[in-house]
Amino acid sequence: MLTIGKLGAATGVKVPTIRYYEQIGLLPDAERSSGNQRLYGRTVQDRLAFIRHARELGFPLEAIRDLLSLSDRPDQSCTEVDAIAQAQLQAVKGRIARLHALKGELERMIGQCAGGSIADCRVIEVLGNHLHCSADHGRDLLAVSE
Amino acid sequence: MLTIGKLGAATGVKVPTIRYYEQIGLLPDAERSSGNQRLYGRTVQDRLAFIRHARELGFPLEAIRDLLSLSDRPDQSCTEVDAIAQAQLQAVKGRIARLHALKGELERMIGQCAGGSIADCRVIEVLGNHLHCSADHGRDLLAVSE
DNA sequence: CCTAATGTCTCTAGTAACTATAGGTTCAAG
DNA sequence: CTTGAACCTATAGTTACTAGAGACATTAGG
Repeated sequence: MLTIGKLGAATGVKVPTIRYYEQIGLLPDAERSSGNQRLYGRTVQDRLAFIRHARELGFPLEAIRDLLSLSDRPDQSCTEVDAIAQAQLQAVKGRIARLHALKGELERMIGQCAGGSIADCRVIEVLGNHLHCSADHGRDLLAVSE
Repeated sequence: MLTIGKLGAATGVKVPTIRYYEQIGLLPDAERSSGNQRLYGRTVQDRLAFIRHARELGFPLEAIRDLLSLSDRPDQSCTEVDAIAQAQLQAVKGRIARLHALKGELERMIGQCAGGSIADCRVIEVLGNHLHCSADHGRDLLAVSE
Protein backbone atom coordinates (compact mmCIF):
# COMPACT_ATOMS: atom_id res chain seq x y z
CA MET A 1 0.00 0.00 0.00
CA LEU A 2 1.28 3.42 -0.99
CA THR A 3 0.85 6.71 0.82
CA ILE A 4 -0.44 9.60 -1.22
CA GLY A 5 3.06 10.98 -1.69
CA LYS A 6 4.42 7.69 -3.02
CA LEU A 7 1.43 7.36 -5.32
CA GLY A 8 2.03 10.85 -6.61
CA ALA A 9 5.69 10.08 -7.25
CA ALA A 10 4.80 6.80 -8.95
CA THR A 11 2.27 8.38 -11.31
CA GLY A 12 3.62 11.89 -11.73
CA VAL A 13 0.49 13.45 -10.24
CA LYS A 14 0.81 16.05 -7.50
CA VAL A 15 -0.55 15.22 -4.07
CA PRO A 16 -3.20 17.96 -3.95
CA THR A 17 -4.34 16.90 -7.41
CA ILE A 18 -4.91 13.34 -6.18
CA ARG A 19 -7.00 14.63 -3.30
CA TYR A 20 -8.86 16.81 -5.78
CA TYR A 21 -9.60 13.81 -8.00
CA GLU A 22 -10.96 11.97 -5.00
CA GLN A 23 -13.08 14.98 -4.07
CA ILE A 24 -14.72 15.15 -7.49
CA GLY A 25 -15.26 11.39 -7.58
CA LEU A 26 -12.74 10.55 -10.29
CA LEU A 27 -10.94 8.35 -7.80
CA PRO A 28 -12.75 6.33 -5.13
CA ASP A 29 -12.54 7.43 -1.51
CA ALA A 30 -9.20 6.10 -0.34
CA GLU A 31 -8.67 3.55 2.39
CA ARG A 32 -7.17 5.11 5.49
CA SER A 33 -4.36 4.10 7.83
CA SER A 34 -4.80 4.00 11.61
CA GLY A 35 -3.63 7.60 11.58
CA ASN A 36 -6.20 8.64 8.95
CA GLN A 37 -3.75 8.86 6.09
CA ARG A 38 -4.77 7.72 2.62
CA LEU A 39 -3.50 4.36 1.39
CA TYR A 40 -3.56 3.17 -2.20
CA GLY A 41 -3.28 -0.17 -3.92
CA ARG A 42 -2.45 -1.21 -7.45
CA THR A 43 -5.99 -0.71 -8.76
CA VAL A 44 -6.11 2.95 -7.88
CA GLN A 45 -2.56 3.45 -9.11
CA ASP A 46 -3.54 2.10 -12.53
CA ARG A 47 -6.64 4.26 -12.59
CA LEU A 48 -4.62 7.35 -11.74
CA ALA A 49 -2.00 6.53 -14.37
CA PHE A 50 -4.81 6.35 -16.89
CA ILE A 51 -6.17 9.72 -15.80
CA ARG A 52 -2.72 11.29 -15.91
CA HIS A 53 -2.08 10.00 -19.36
CA ALA A 54 -5.45 11.05 -20.69
CA ARG A 55 -4.99 14.52 -19.22
CA GLU A 56 -1.63 14.82 -20.93
CA LEU A 57 -3.35 14.00 -24.17
CA GLY A 58 -5.74 16.85 -23.64
CA PHE A 59 -8.86 14.98 -22.60
CA PRO A 60 -11.06 17.04 -20.28
CA LEU A 61 -11.91 15.40 -16.97
CA GLU A 62 -15.49 14.83 -18.06
CA ALA A 63 -14.28 12.91 -21.12
CA ILE A 64 -11.99 10.89 -18.85
CA ARG A 65 -14.92 10.19 -16.56
CA ASP A 66 -16.82 8.88 -19.57
CA LEU A 67 -13.88 6.76 -20.71
CA LEU A 68 -13.52 5.26 -17.25
CA SER A 69 -17.20 4.40 -17.05
CA LEU A 70 -17.07 2.91 -20.55
CA SER A 71 -14.14 0.72 -19.59
CA ASP A 72 -16.21 -0.63 -16.73
CA ARG A 73 -18.66 -2.01 -19.33
CA PRO A 74 -16.22 -3.77 -21.67
CA ASP A 75 -18.85 -5.43 -23.88
CA GLN A 76 -19.92 -2.25 -25.61
CA SER A 77 -18.60 -0.97 -28.91
CA CYS A 78 -15.57 1.22 -28.73
CA THR A 79 -17.00 3.59 -31.33
CA GLU A 80 -17.65 6.16 -28.63
CA VAL A 81 -14.10 5.97 -27.33
CA ASP A 82 -12.79 6.28 -30.87
CA ALA A 83 -14.95 9.33 -31.50
CA ILE A 84 -13.52 11.13 -28.50
CA ALA A 85 -9.98 10.38 -29.63
CA GLN A 86 -10.79 11.45 -33.21
CA ALA A 87 -12.13 14.77 -31.99
CA GLN A 88 -8.96 15.37 -30.01
CA LEU A 89 -6.85 14.50 -33.04
CA GLN A 90 -8.67 16.97 -35.29
CA ALA A 91 -8.24 19.74 -32.77
CA VAL A 92 -4.55 18.98 -32.43
CA LYS A 93 -3.99 18.96 -36.19
CA GLY A 94 -5.62 22.36 -36.56
CA ARG A 95 -3.52 23.78 -33.79
CA ILE A 96 -0.29 22.54 -35.28
CA ALA A 97 -1.14 24.11 -38.65
CA ARG A 98 -1.94 27.47 -37.07
CA LEU A 99 1.12 27.44 -34.87
CA HIS A 100 3.31 26.75 -37.89
CA ALA A 101 1.91 29.85 -39.57
CA LEU A 102 2.54 31.91 -36.46
CA LYS A 103 6.04 30.54 -36.08
CA GLY A 104 6.84 31.75 -39.59
CA GLU A 105 5.49 35.20 -38.78
CA LEU A 106 7.47 35.49 -35.56
CA GLU A 107 10.66 34.35 -37.26
CA ARG A 108 10.17 36.89 -40.03
CA MET A 109 9.44 39.60 -37.47
CA ILE A 110 12.60 38.81 -35.55
CA GLY A 111 14.54 38.97 -38.80
CA GLN A 112 13.02 42.32 -39.71
CA CYS A 113 13.60 43.63 -36.24
CA ALA A 114 17.35 43.45 -36.65
CA GLY A 115 17.76 47.11 -37.53
CA GLY A 116 14.49 49.00 -37.63
CA SER A 117 11.48 49.94 -35.55
CA ILE A 118 8.55 47.58 -35.14
CA ALA A 119 6.30 49.89 -37.07
CA ASP A 120 6.72 47.42 -39.93
CA CYS A 121 5.81 44.41 -37.85
CA ARG A 122 3.15 42.41 -39.61
CA VAL A 123 2.50 39.83 -36.91
CA ILE A 124 -0.42 41.67 -35.44
CA GLU A 125 -1.78 42.62 -38.83
CA VAL A 126 -1.59 39.04 -40.03
CA LEU A 127 -3.13 37.58 -36.93
CA GLY A 128 -5.87 40.18 -36.97
CA ASN A 129 -6.80 39.51 -40.56
CA HIS A 130 -9.19 36.68 -41.28
CA LEU A 131 -8.04 36.52 -44.88
CA HIS A 132 -4.54 35.54 -43.83
CA CYS A 133 -5.84 33.02 -41.39
CA SER A 134 -6.26 29.32 -42.02
CA ALA A 135 -8.17 28.73 -38.82
CA ASP A 136 -11.59 27.26 -38.87
CA HIS A 137 -13.51 29.48 -36.57
CA GLY A 138 -15.56 26.68 -35.19
CA ARG A 139 -15.34 25.50 -31.66
CA ASP A 140 -11.89 24.50 -30.52
CA LEU A 141 -12.16 21.30 -28.54
CA LEU A 142 -8.95 21.85 -26.71
CA ALA A 143 -9.55 25.43 -25.76
CA VAL A 144 -11.96 24.45 -23.05
CA SER A 145 -9.89 22.12 -21.00
CA GLU A 146 -6.57 23.81 -20.74
CA MET B 1 -19.64 52.42 -35.14
CA LEU B 2 -20.63 48.95 -34.02
CA THR B 3 -22.60 47.93 -30.96
CA ILE B 4 -21.09 45.20 -28.81
CA GLY B 5 -23.33 42.59 -30.38
CA LYS B 6 -22.28 43.52 -33.92
CA LEU B 7 -18.65 43.55 -32.88
CA GLY B 8 -19.04 40.11 -31.37
CA ALA B 9 -20.66 38.80 -34.54
CA ALA B 10 -17.94 40.38 -36.68
CA THR B 11 -15.08 38.88 -34.69
CA GLY B 12 -16.55 35.67 -33.38
CA VAL B 13 -16.12 36.74 -29.77
CA LYS B 14 -19.04 36.47 -27.38
CA VAL B 15 -20.48 39.64 -25.92
CA PRO B 16 -19.67 38.87 -22.25
CA THR B 17 -16.13 38.01 -23.30
CA ILE B 18 -15.71 41.44 -24.91
CA ARG B 19 -16.86 43.11 -21.70
CA TYR B 20 -14.48 40.87 -19.77
CA TYR B 21 -11.58 41.92 -21.99
CA GLU B 22 -12.44 45.54 -21.34
CA GLN B 23 -12.63 44.86 -17.62
CA ILE B 24 -9.14 43.38 -17.51
CA GLY B 25 -7.73 46.15 -19.69
CA LEU B 26 -7.08 44.10 -22.80
CA LEU B 27 -9.46 46.34 -24.70
CA PRO B 28 -9.72 50.06 -23.97
CA ASP B 29 -12.79 51.38 -22.19
CA ALA B 30 -15.33 51.66 -24.96
CA GLU B 31 -16.95 54.86 -26.12
CA ARG B 32 -20.56 55.05 -25.07
CA SER B 33 -23.73 56.07 -26.85
CA SER B 34 -26.15 58.60 -25.33
CA GLY B 35 -27.88 55.63 -23.72
CA ASN B 36 -24.63 54.31 -22.20
CA GLN B 37 -24.16 51.47 -24.65
CA ARG B 38 -20.70 50.57 -25.89
CA LEU B 39 -19.67 51.64 -29.38
CA TYR B 40 -16.69 50.31 -31.30
CA GLY B 41 -14.71 51.46 -34.31
CA ARG B 42 -12.40 49.69 -36.71
CA THR B 43 -9.36 49.99 -34.43
CA VAL B 44 -10.91 48.03 -31.60
CA GLN B 45 -12.38 45.53 -34.03
CA ASP B 46 -8.90 44.80 -35.40
CA ARG B 47 -7.51 44.52 -31.90
CA LEU B 48 -10.23 42.08 -30.89
CA ALA B 49 -9.73 40.01 -34.05
CA PHE B 50 -6.08 39.74 -33.10
CA ILE B 51 -6.94 38.64 -29.58
CA ARG B 52 -9.35 36.04 -30.92
CA HIS B 53 -6.78 34.50 -33.20
CA ALA B 54 -4.02 34.57 -30.64
CA ARG B 55 -6.35 32.86 -28.14
CA GLU B 56 -7.17 30.22 -30.73
CA LEU B 57 -3.46 29.60 -31.00
CA GLY B 58 -3.37 29.01 -27.28
CA PHE B 59 -1.58 32.11 -26.10
CA PRO B 60 -2.49 33.09 -22.56
CA LEU B 61 -3.96 36.54 -22.17
CA GLU B 62 -0.77 37.84 -20.58
CA ALA B 63 1.24 36.86 -23.66
CA ILE B 64 -1.36 38.53 -25.84
CA ARG B 65 -1.04 41.61 -23.68
CA ASP B 66 2.69 41.60 -24.44
CA LEU B 67 2.12 41.21 -28.15
CA LEU B 68 -0.42 44.02 -28.14
CA SER B 69 1.96 46.27 -26.27
CA LEU B 70 4.24 46.01 -29.28
CA SER B 71 1.62 47.38 -31.63
CA ASP B 72 0.56 49.99 -29.09
CA ARG B 73 4.07 51.46 -29.03
CA PRO B 74 5.45 51.08 -32.56
CA ASP B 75 8.49 53.23 -31.79
CA GLN B 76 9.64 50.91 -29.06
CA SER B 77 13.27 49.90 -29.17
CA CYS B 78 14.04 46.83 -31.14
CA THR B 79 15.96 45.17 -28.36
CA GLU B 80 12.92 44.85 -26.15
CA VAL B 81 10.75 43.86 -29.07
CA ASP B 82 13.18 41.19 -30.07
CA ALA B 83 13.20 39.73 -26.56
CA ILE B 84 9.41 39.47 -26.45
CA ALA B 85 9.22 38.05 -29.94
CA GLN B 86 11.95 35.52 -29.19
CA ALA B 87 10.17 34.41 -26.05
CA GLN B 88 6.96 33.95 -27.98
CA LEU B 89 8.79 32.06 -30.70
CA GLN B 90 10.29 29.68 -28.18
CA ALA B 91 6.85 29.13 -26.68
CA VAL B 92 5.40 28.42 -30.11
CA LYS B 93 8.18 25.99 -30.97
CA GLY B 94 7.67 24.12 -27.74
CA ARG B 95 3.95 23.88 -28.28
CA ILE B 96 4.42 22.60 -31.81
CA ALA B 97 6.80 19.90 -30.60
CA ARG B 98 4.45 18.74 -27.87
CA LEU B 99 1.41 18.82 -30.10
CA HIS B 100 3.30 16.81 -32.68
CA ALA B 101 4.04 14.11 -30.11
CA LEU B 102 0.43 14.19 -29.04
CA LYS B 103 -0.76 13.85 -32.64
CA GLY B 104 1.33 10.73 -33.14
CA GLU B 105 0.00 9.25 -29.94
CA LEU B 106 -3.62 9.87 -30.86
CA GLU B 107 -3.12 8.50 -34.36
CA ARG B 108 -1.57 5.34 -33.01
CA MET B 109 -4.37 4.95 -30.51
CA ILE B 110 -7.03 5.38 -33.18
CA GLY B 111 -5.26 2.96 -35.50
CA GLN B 112 -5.36 0.31 -32.82
CA CYS B 113 -9.04 0.82 -32.15
CA ALA B 114 -10.39 -1.33 -34.97
CA GLY B 115 -14.03 -0.72 -34.14
CA GLY B 116 -14.51 -3.81 -32.05
CA SER B 117 -15.80 -4.00 -28.52
CA ILE B 118 -14.15 -2.17 -25.68
CA ALA B 119 -12.64 -5.41 -24.49
CA ASP B 120 -10.42 -5.24 -27.59
CA CYS B 121 -10.11 -1.48 -27.76
CA ARG B 122 -6.52 -0.42 -27.44
CA VAL B 123 -7.28 3.23 -26.71
CA ILE B 124 -8.02 2.66 -23.07
CA GLU B 125 -5.17 0.23 -22.64
CA VAL B 126 -2.72 2.60 -24.29
CA LEU B 127 -3.87 5.43 -22.10
CA GLY B 128 -3.22 3.38 -19.02
CA ASN B 129 0.14 2.04 -20.00
CA HIS B 130 3.22 4.22 -19.88
CA LEU B 131 5.27 1.68 -21.80
CA HIS B 132 3.21 2.23 -24.95
CA CYS B 133 3.64 5.94 -24.74
CA SER B 134 6.19 8.07 -26.50
CA ALA B 135 5.18 11.25 -24.75
CA ASP B 136 7.58 13.19 -22.60
CA HIS B 137 6.23 12.69 -19.12
CA GLY B 138 8.42 15.35 -17.61
CA ARG B 139 6.19 18.10 -18.88
CA ASP B 140 2.57 18.69 -19.51
CA LEU B 141 2.04 18.27 -23.21
CA LEU B 142 -0.62 20.87 -23.38
CA ALA B 143 0.74 23.36 -20.90
CA VAL B 144 0.09 26.77 -22.33
CA SER B 145 2.23 29.12 -20.35
CA GLU B 146 5.94 28.69 -20.27
C1' DC C 1 13.06 7.09 23.67
C1' DC C 2 13.10 11.78 22.18
C1' DT C 3 13.29 15.13 18.85
C1' DA C 4 13.34 17.26 14.44
C1' DA C 5 12.08 17.01 9.88
C1' DT C 6 9.14 15.69 6.69
C1' DG C 7 4.68 14.07 5.22
C1' DT C 8 -0.13 14.22 5.65
C1' DC C 9 -4.69 15.99 7.22
C1' DT C 10 -8.78 19.43 6.43
C1' DC C 11 -10.29 23.69 5.04
C1' DT C 12 -10.38 27.90 2.63
C1' DA C 13 -9.19 30.84 -0.96
C1' DG C 14 -6.94 31.99 -5.22
C1' DT C 15 -5.88 31.35 -10.38
C1' DA C 16 -7.19 31.76 -15.71
C1' DA C 17 -10.48 32.74 -18.81
C1' DC C 18 -14.39 32.80 -19.28
C1' DT C 19 -19.90 31.80 -18.80
C1' DA C 20 -24.33 32.34 -16.72
C1' DT C 21 -27.76 34.59 -14.11
C1' DA C 22 -30.63 38.43 -12.23
C1' DG C 23 -32.76 42.53 -12.61
C1' DG C 24 -32.92 46.69 -14.86
C1' DT C 25 -32.46 50.12 -19.28
C1' DT C 26 -32.29 51.36 -24.20
C1' DC C 27 -33.12 50.86 -28.90
C1' DA C 28 -35.41 49.66 -33.43
C1' DA C 29 -39.37 47.65 -35.74
C1' DG C 30 -44.21 47.55 -36.47
C1' DC D 1 -46.38 53.60 -28.69
C1' DT D 2 -45.58 49.25 -27.57
C1' DT D 3 -43.04 45.13 -27.64
C1' DG D 4 -39.13 42.41 -27.77
C1' DA D 5 -34.43 42.06 -28.63
C1' DA D 6 -30.22 43.80 -27.29
C1' DC D 7 -27.90 46.27 -23.96
C1' DC D 8 -26.35 47.62 -18.95
C1' DT D 9 -24.12 46.29 -14.10
C1' DA D 10 -22.99 43.13 -10.71
C1' DT D 11 -22.42 38.80 -8.85
C1' DA D 12 -21.66 34.02 -8.86
C1' DG D 13 -20.43 29.67 -11.14
C1' DT D 14 -17.22 26.88 -14.13
C1' DT D 15 -12.78 23.79 -14.95
C1' DA D 16 -8.80 21.95 -13.24
C1' DC D 17 -6.14 22.76 -10.45
C1' DT D 18 -2.61 25.37 -6.86
C1' DA D 19 -1.34 27.62 -2.58
C1' DG D 20 -1.75 28.60 2.18
C1' DA D 21 -2.78 27.89 7.24
C1' DG D 22 -2.66 25.25 11.21
C1' DA D 23 -2.81 20.62 13.20
C1' DC D 24 -1.77 15.57 13.32
C1' DA D 25 1.25 11.34 11.74
C1' DT D 26 5.35 9.11 10.55
C1' DT D 27 10.16 8.32 10.19
C1' DA D 28 15.33 8.94 10.65
C1' DG D 29 19.01 10.33 13.61
C1' DG D 30 21.14 10.80 18.13
